[in-house]
Amino acid sequence: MLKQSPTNKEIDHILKRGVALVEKEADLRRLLLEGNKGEPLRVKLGVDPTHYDLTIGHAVVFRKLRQFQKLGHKTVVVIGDWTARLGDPSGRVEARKALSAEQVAENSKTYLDQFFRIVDSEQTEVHRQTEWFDKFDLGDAIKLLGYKTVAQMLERDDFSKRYKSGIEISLAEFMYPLLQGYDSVALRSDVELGGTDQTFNLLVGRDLQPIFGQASQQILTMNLIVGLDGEKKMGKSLDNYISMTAPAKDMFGKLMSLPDKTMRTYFEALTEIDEEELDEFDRKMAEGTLNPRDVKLRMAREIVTEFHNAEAAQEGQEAFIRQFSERKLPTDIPDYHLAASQNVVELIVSAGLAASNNKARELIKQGGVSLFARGESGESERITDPNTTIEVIDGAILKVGKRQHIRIKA
RNA sequence: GGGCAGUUACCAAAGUGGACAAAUGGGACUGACUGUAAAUCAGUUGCGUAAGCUUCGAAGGUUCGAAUCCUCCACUGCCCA
Repeated sequence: MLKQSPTNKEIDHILKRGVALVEKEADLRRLLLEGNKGEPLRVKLGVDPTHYDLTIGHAVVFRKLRQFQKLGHKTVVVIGDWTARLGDPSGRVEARKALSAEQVAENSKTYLDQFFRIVDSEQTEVHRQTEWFDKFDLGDAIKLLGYKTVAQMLERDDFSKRYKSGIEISLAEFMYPLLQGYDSVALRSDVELGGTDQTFNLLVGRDLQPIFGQASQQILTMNLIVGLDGEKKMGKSLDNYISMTAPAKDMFGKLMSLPDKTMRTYFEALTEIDEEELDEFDRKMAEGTLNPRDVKLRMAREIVTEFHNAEAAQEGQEAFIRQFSERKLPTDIPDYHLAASQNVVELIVSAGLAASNNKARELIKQGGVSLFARGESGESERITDPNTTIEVIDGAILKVGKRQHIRIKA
């Protein structure tokens, strides 16, 4: 049900918060006020069925969809089961294998399970590209290609970069934006969301719709959050991500390890804290009356609350302070059953704390391994000799590196 | 279709017959410092306790000896048509 007359504040929130670009803001503002002839807007999101472990970066866009839903608009999800076959547009060399229908079904399910943690499934339609593209023939495909020129395709940032630096671009990849654009036609999309990396693809949808007699969709792109390195886009391939389903404690720790400069974007993308308050944080940090650490603790708490709940966030914070501020042992050390006394190096490797004997020895040499013979209450002893034998002492804790621990069990 | 260039460790990139498990930079890891960080400093980064073993796109070959030379194959880029 379309919400009657949303406030300017609500609309601004949708149009501004965490947003990189709105194509034709005035038009979108009008749509948000009036709907599409009084009907809820169809807000589209394309989904790639090859991912299953979603990151909190994906959630940035999901949260924006949720904001639309709160005004009564409809979410329209397209599972990209056709484009997934075309090869990765992010610059990987290998073309992807076609996924079987079963794989698509399975991947989509795990995707949607995570998606619906944030987005309301009641207000969501789910479609697959194969619904319309299975009916496509060569003529349709070529016709689609005819709507764009090579020069236009090369406007896309990653294409032009790759072209200039001599990295291959498969022709099939040119289909990608076109198919994705055609999805908007097939779904009669009013608005499409995506990350800034999707800008070009979303614009293609905008261009195609009038050709098929539809009004152009509005597009809204979100600032993507950077990954744990603080520089690059969060993503699985860079291994700098926080999983949406990460345990609260883990999520908290990772959030705290983010560089200070990323805080504002994270606040804007993943929390509902007012801009005014965020401005005040910035001001006070600049004048030195507020410790950035405390702001980051707040940030981590807010975000963990979004994905879990306030209680889990609080526990995450306590565990974090305990382990890293106070440098005490963590509370949830996994048990490791030790049948007989064993050499440290072997123990470290068989417990999976190092990849090889060499690596384990290296850690020992570097002073990264200590033993708490009496558990957390006792003193720790740094192990410096790789020939040390670890006795079976029930409850003893072995610390390997900064954050790996095992508790020895008889 | 023709010509030229290239393929080296997680990534980038040197190496062009022996001193190469392979320079350098990034990343990662460990320690110190710290706010949890950033910055900085020190160290490590194929496997093996070691002797040694397996690596430089693939396979063969030349050589006492090959990342380096030859043959062939695969892949990529550029130029010409």
